Amino acid sequence: MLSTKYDPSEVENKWYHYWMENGFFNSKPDPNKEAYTIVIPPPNVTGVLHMGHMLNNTIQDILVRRARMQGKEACWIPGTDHASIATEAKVVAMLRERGIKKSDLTREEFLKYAWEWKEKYGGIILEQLKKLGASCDWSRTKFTMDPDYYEAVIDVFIDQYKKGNIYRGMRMVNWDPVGKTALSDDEVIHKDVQSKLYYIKYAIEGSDEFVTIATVRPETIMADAAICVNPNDERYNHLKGKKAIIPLIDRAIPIIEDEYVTMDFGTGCLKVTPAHDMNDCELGKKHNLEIIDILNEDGTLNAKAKILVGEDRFIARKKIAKELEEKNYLSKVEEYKSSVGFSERTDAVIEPRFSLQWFLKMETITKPALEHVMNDDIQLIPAKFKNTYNHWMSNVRDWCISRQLWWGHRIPAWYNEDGEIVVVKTEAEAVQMFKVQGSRFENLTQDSDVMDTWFSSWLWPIAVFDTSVFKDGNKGNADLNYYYPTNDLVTAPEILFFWVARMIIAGYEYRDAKPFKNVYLTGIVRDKQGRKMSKSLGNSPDPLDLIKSFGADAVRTGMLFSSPAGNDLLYDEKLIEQGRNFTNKIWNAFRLVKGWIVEPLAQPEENKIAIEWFDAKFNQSLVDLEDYFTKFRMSDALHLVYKLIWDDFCAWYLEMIKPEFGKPIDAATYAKTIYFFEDLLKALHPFMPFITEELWHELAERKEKDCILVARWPTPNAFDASILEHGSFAFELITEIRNTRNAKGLSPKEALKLSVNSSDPSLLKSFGGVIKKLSNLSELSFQQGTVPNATSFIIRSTEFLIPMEGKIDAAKEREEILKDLEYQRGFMASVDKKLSNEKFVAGAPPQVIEIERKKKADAETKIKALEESLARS
RNA sequence: GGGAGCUUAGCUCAGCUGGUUCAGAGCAUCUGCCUUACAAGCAGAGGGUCGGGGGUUCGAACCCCUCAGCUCCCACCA
Repeated sequence: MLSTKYDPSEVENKWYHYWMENGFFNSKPDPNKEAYTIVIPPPNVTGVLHMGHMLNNTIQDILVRRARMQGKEACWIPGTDHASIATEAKVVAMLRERGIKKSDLTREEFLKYAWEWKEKYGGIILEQLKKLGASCDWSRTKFTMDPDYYEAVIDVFIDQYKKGNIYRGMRMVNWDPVGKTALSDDEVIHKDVQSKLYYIKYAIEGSDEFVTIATVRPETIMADAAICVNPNDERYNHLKGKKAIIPLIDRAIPIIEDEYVTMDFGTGCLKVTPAHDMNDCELGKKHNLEIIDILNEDGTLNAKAKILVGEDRFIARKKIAKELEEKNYLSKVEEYKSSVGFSERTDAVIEPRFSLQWFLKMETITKPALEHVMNDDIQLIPAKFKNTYNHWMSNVRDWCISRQLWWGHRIPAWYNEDGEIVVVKTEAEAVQMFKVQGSRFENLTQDSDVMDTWFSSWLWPIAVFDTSVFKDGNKGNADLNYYYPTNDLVTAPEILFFWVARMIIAGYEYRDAKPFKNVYLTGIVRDKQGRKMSKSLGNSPDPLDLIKSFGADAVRTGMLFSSPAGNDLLYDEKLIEQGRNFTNKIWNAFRLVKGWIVEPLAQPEENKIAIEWFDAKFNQSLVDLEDYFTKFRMSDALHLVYKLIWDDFCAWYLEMIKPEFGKPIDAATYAKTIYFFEDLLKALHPFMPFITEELWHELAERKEKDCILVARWPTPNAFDASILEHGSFAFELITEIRNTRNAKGLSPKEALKLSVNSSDPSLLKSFGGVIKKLSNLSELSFQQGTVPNATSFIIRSTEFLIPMEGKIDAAKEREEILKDLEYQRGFMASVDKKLSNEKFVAGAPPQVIEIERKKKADAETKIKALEESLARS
């Protein structure tokens, strides 16, 4: 005896193994089939699965499974990203716990630890994806630091260098004092922070006057190179050309003029600190000011600061403020809200820092990438992201690609003792190059920096297939030519610029073709209160726990019940429960059908009509389903299948054909029902792969390898839409009868008689039997005129009467009729008003007027019927 | 500071080019049912001036203006 509850745990393991053993997920180029390809957004190699991954990968799996069933050569490439800064930070933390400091290790020693860590934890996230049911081609799993991938990244660096797109230079960069590395602009997150604006007095050299500036960073006054005022600011005419003395360290700096200074902000005087502020740096360049860098790479003050050497910048800020106050240099302090940059990875406050870095010129390389998104060669879903993309691509600055880290692709630049540079792959080649140039070639050193993570992952859609294609003249292997461009990319909008845009750039640069056709941007998974899920808040459930208690099918559908593209998803366990309940519903529908005794009986009329109706319903739904899929409306697609199964199949169809307890069902109906069930399972398979596979095998004997995941995707057939119309009329009637029962407190077990106030028995088409069965009628008759002691209702201009024979309160009944009558008369008046409006009749299209006329006619019928029943009550 | 978007039932959201798919879905709520597929269920029901105000139109959730609130992205005003 099968349990009334569906238990996913065994089923899910069983089928995932079966699929794997039979190589169903593996793909190879097949010229007779259309390729359908998705590359996974490679998760951080040390990451663990979170709810965002769940959503994201569920959507990818749905797309891939559907394509596979459509007979396409479906290929979903999995893999992981080395995530240089994030992983390095984790390894450093791990070492610290073991009492090892990174600074005590050589690069080689550190990398050995890092690789050990990667080998140990690097596969976890992929194993977790398997629990979700992800149908990736695991034989193609790729890692951005696989030896061949590593080499590809180096090749690209060298290639871009040769093309003159990569250069090295002293620039202001975003410095992460915790990660001790430069960051790209995109890795900096600006947040509004409540801080203080300090008004500091600088003495004017050779006078007892002072000039007051406002700053949020008093700890940088020791790095000041000038005071700047606006040349148009007459308040400061007397100061122009003079010098000011920096308090506490008594260094004199010039007072310069520049229109950059806003006169009405602060005091109209600006301290210029070229080493520690992006704008000041520009100003410094313009006015040829000295750059005095008073900070160490970890954010502590260095010897050039002269005072508070070794103190952290934020402690120094407080101490200096205090000292300024004590010595009377601080005129006031205001509360001030300012925007502060934070490191995306370490959350440290970013320090603008002047340093030597490698850059990739973005101006020309981004052109095709912008153009092909704007003209929809590549589609962003939802399309609103086009604007954002356009804005970013049109204003992008050169990309700082060097990082002062060890974990990553090391920059292939070699320096000789004279500081000359060559960019080649190996030291041997470097020696050769220097020799050819006639330069010194002894004691070469390699640049110690690695590249930005995104400088490797931007090659992902190409490099997962072919890592040698970045070398000159290589046309690409068979895989690359077959699978590229890939079809859909599913990822979070957060990395639209980090990653998506750059893949597009690389695609045109190295393949002269887009990397994918569609980019589906999922929302962010948040908790019920709308807060982002995070470890520190502890509001993120462990996806594996959810899978364990609800099953992967339930979690997948739960995630998808409410997740429109581009909108955030407010996670609620209720949704997962709903998914679980759905699996249970399907399971019980299966139990019902499975329990039937089948005999070669004559097919009852109501079964015939039920089959005809469901067939039409199913085909109509498939049309809509296709439409949803092409528009990437995944939630809608799921809802449609959900309702098709729950409401149309279970609540209507199965109830229509269900034999009385213990009685057999006719073989023809049974066969057709199994067929419907199979089709429904197919349509559901991409969403719920496991239960559908299980029931596929339970519904019928299957040959070896006859699995639903490779079954033919159902396509809509022609159908007679009129039956749906008749069906919905019948269902409306059934609902109304049940409602009447409910309202009058009659038991469902008590059979009722229904009289249709019409002489036309074809009114209900062939649904008569169905109506009797589903609303428990002992009699269904057609006769014009009244029925004594009956309660009545009107559906689509026809009156239906149920004799009550004293079962109900006549006075109450009368009251209800009066109420209804009043409403109908009001309604009629409003329609009348509309129809007598000449402008409406003249302006509105004929079909709209026709509708209004029909409304009026219906209302008239109803009023008449109501009046009649009032008269006889 | 610039840009994008949102505001529809208690909650989460659908509503494509203004008029029959126009006020919807799911969840929650209420009522009645342990009816031999399923109480993780069945059968019903209630609930919204479509953020406020104004306008265009015969007709507005939808178009325009305006006000308010929220969210996100981008941006170096100390």
